[in-house]
Amino acid sequence: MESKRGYHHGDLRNALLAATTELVRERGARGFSVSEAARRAGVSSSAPYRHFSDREAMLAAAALVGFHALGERFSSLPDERAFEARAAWIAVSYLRFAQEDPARFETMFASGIDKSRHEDLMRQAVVVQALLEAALGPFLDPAELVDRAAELWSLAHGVATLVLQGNLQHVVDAGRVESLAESAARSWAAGVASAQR
Amino acid sequence: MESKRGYHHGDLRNALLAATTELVRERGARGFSVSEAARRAGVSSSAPYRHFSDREAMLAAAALVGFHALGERFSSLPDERAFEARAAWIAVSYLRFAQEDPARFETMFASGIDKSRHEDLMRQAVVVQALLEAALGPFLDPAELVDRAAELWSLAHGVATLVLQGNLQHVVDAGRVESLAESAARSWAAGVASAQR
DNA sequence: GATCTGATGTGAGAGGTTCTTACATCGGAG
DNA sequence: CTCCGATGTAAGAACCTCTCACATCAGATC
Repeated sequence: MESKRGYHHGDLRNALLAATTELVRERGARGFSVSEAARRAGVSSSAPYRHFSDREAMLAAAALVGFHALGERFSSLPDERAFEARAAWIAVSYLRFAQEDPARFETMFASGIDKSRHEDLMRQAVVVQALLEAALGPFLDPAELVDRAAELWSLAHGVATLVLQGNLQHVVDAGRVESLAESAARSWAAGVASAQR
Repeated sequence: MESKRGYHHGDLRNALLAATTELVRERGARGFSVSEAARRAGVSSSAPYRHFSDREAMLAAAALVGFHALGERFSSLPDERAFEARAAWIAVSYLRFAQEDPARFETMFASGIDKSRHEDLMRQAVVVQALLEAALGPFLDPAELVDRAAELWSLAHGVATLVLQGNLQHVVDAGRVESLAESAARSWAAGVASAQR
C-alpha cells in the first residue's frame, strides 16, 4: 500500500507500534528493543525517538492499546441477572483476555512500566475499575461498590498472572484453569452476597 | 572480617547475591546489571559468570531466597480455629510480604525469569502452594483442597501485584489496602464454606 | 616439602543496547 | 516560490552481556 517511501516514512508512529507489539509477542517485553523495532519498520535506530521519548514510552503505548481492548471487553457484557454469574463471567473473561495474548498482558502489567510517568495508562486503569464497578453496581450497596470491584479485579488478576508465569503449572492443569477462575469468583460473590443480607 | 583479599575473593557467590538484592532494591529488576553487581563486590565484570551462568540466573538465585522467605512466613501460622480468619490472615500476610520488600516480590514474580529454566524456583513455588494447602486442610474437603488453595493464593497475589504496580492507586488509598485484602479473603472463604455445607 | 591441577579471578574484546547531537530532507503554509 | 518545522539519518558516547585466553592460588598427591 505504502510500499515505496522516500526519506520520510509517512506513518512511522503506527508502524513502530505494530512492530512493538509483534516484537513483544515474539520475545517478550524484556526481549523488546527499540533498535529492532526500528529495523523492522525500515528506519534508522534513532528515528523512533522522534515519536517516543523512551523505550518505556513505546511499551507504554502498546500497553495503552491493551488497556483499551480490555476496556472494550468489559464495556458490553451479557446481562446476567445473577450476581454470582456476572462475577464469574468477569473473572473468566479476564483470564481469557490474558491467555489469548499473553504478550499483551505482560506488556500491560509486567513490563516494568512506571505508571506514574504515563498518566494515560493510569487513567485507562481507572476506566477498567470503573467498568467493573458498573458491572457490579446493580447488585451492591454503593458504599462498598468501589472496594468490591477492586476485590474482583484482584482475584481475576491473580489467577491470570499466576497462571501465565507458570506458578500453578504443577498444581492445576491447563484445561481446568478457567473453571478455577470461575469457582473462585463464585465463592467470592457468594460470600459477598451473604454478607449483604 | 574478610577485608583484605588477594586474588581470590573467598565468598564471591554470596557477595554477589547480596549485591544483587541490594541493587534490585535500588533500581528494580530491570535496572539490575551483572556489571554493577560485580563492581560492588569488587571483582571484574566477568567474575560473576564463574558462579552464575546468566544474568537471569543471578535474579533467579535472589528470587529463590525470596521464595524461601515466603515459605517461612507460611510455615508457622497462628492457629486460628476459624476458616475465614485463617484465610484472611494468609491474604494479609501475603500482601505484607509484598509491601515490606517490593523489590524482592518483583524479583520473584515480575522480573521475567523463565521458571522452566530454573527447577529450584519451580519447586519452591510448589512448596508455597503446599503450605497453603496445609493451612486450609483442616477446613476443606480433600477433593477440592488443591483448587481452593490455588484460589486463595490467586486472590492474595492479585491484590499484591495490583497494589504494587499502582493500579489501585486512585481507587483505594494506601491505608485501606490491607483491609481490602482481608475483606476479599473473608468473602471468598464465606462463599467456600457455605458451598461445603 | 615440592609439584600439579582445578577452581576462581582478570583483561580484552565482540557485538549488542539506549539515547544524544548535528545535520539532511521534504511537505505544506504563507 | 520560499522557507521552516517536522521527520528522517549518521555517528558516537556510554553502557550492557557474555566469551576466551590467560593468571593465580589452595589443597590433594607423590
